[in-house]
Amino acid sequence: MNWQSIAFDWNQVRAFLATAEEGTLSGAARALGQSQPTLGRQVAALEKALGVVLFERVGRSLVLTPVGHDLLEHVRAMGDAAGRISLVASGRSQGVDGTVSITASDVMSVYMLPPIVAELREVAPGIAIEIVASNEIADLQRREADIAIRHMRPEQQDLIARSLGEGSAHLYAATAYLDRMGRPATPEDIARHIFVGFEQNDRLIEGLNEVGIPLTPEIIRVKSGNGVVFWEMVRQGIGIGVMSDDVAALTPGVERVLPGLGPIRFPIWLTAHRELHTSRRVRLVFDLLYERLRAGRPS
Amino acid sequence: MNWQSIAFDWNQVRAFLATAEEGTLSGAARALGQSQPTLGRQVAALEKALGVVLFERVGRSLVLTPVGHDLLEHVRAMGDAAGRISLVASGRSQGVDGTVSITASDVMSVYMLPPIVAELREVAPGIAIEIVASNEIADLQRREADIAIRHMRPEQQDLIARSLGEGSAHLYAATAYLDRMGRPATPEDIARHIFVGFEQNDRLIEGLNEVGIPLTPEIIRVKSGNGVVFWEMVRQGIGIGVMSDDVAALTPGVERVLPGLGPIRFPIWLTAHRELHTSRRVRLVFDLLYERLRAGRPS
DNA sequence: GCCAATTCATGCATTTCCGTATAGATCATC
DNA sequence: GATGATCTATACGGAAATGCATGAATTGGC
Repeated sequence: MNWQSIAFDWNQVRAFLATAEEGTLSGAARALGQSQPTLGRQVAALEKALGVVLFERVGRSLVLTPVGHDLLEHVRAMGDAAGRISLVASGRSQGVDGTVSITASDVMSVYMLPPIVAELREVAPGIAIEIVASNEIADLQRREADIAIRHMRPEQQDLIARSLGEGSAHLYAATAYLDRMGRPATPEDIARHIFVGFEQNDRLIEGLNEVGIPLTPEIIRVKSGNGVVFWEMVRQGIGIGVMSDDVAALTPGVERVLPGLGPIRFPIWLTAHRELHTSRRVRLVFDLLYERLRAGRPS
Repeated sequence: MNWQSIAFDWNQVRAFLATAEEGTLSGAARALGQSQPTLGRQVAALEKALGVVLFERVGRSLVLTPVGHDLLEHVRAMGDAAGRISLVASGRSQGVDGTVSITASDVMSVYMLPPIVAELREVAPGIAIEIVASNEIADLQRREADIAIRHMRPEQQDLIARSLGEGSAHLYAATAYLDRMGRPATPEDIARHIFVGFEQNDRLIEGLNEVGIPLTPEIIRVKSGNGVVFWEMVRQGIGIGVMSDDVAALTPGVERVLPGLGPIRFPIWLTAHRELHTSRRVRLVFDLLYERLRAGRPS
């Protein structure tokens, strides 16, 4: 290992990373919980230490130089590694052992959570995870779960809620079904198709009406209260159904119906007890869920 | 970006990295050019900040805990990223522009240097590279090249020489040749095979004799002073030849003859002027050559 | 079993770095 | 064009980290 080459101040790299990501020294200072003069000095010192100019001081804001842009890639890698260090250390830290229960819809439990749980198992082997897969909204107050993933903002004031942005859904059907029954070209064509329903998707039907699909609950001939069963019926070509794009993207053999139709948007919220939020164990799971479910989603 | 999670002291991570790699705090201090108490305090502070125990203090040395071992992987990634930052910054730094000439054997110039030169072009676009591919030993004193890759330690005292460890060579032949002529099972079988010679490989013949192959210069019927021509003849099945394992590994269609036979070892040295070693431009190329040619090689 | 060589831990003086306060500069808005 | 908001750069006092010197403990060799 060439120790001489990495003998510069690594904290100055973090200062550069935050400044480049946030756009301003002041913003970086707010993000890192430091002062603006400190960040400015650290970035200047890094420029001096590396012998390159990272930012062009134009007006009141900073613009990355080409060199700064090329360096940013590796600086991000350094920051990512720092994040993993923090994550693994948190998971192995003393006193996090115990059980964390997560409640989510059956669909999300089946299609979205497993890889996150796998990562959690690696990061924090001492934490046991219980998944409560249910479409009933569990009562966090009564400790039916520690963390809930819901599609509405909780009303109770003593719950901590953090928005995961908005999910999007479209109409989907199996390619085999569409090959057989024809692909609807206009919203009106939908009426002569078979719809697979999900018991609690009144709100989704409202959403469909909003985006211009004249759908009534009566048109649904096949339905299930279990979202996985519902989706399996769609996948096997029984009819058209509404599904979140995230899950649909994971399912081969299905395609969008009326792709031009605007998406049905729904909020996603991560919820936990306020007091539990001070538990390092729950905090760790909460933060990881936030990071992984937020990925690639507008916040 | 979750700035809170990377708000710990990154320099303490470097202290941990150096300590884990070097094995002792004192060694890490020597490597980083800091004092042993500083390193000790930084590692202790990192343990406190992350809430994990990294080292078990047993006797006078430190042993990684399981947590420390798992973290080391990500810490290394952070260090690698830091190294790349340093490398790219050095390459783009002011005042490195100019030409650096490297002399090496034709074989090494053709088979080993191109990818390194490609990386150098990316890292330091301002540096022009000249490769002097020759099996004559260039005279660095007379500025025939800035950096030389040689297979012997230079005698002159005013040259900076750095060992790249030992290379290894074996007998190789094209698979097609061996299919046709049969695979020798003992060193004695060699005598009835066709040998392709390299003009300046008297030392290699000595090496072959040392490892038990009764070879005399007379047995060589086909030879060339150009190493690339020599190797191409071997590759096309004309006969058996001696080649460095590094180059042979890059050549499909050739295989080792008498695989059990111990390797022929030869030293590899990187050489530059002492005064040129203070030039940042030459220094950069020298260090990159060292790192890349040393990779996977015993130092 | 003793001695020499290393290694890690601790006190103390000094240097360096950080945060607060403030000035200077720039952009948006009316 | 004036004003307010926001950003960067600089001065200064205080806090924190660093290096040196030293002590305690362990290992290896004779």
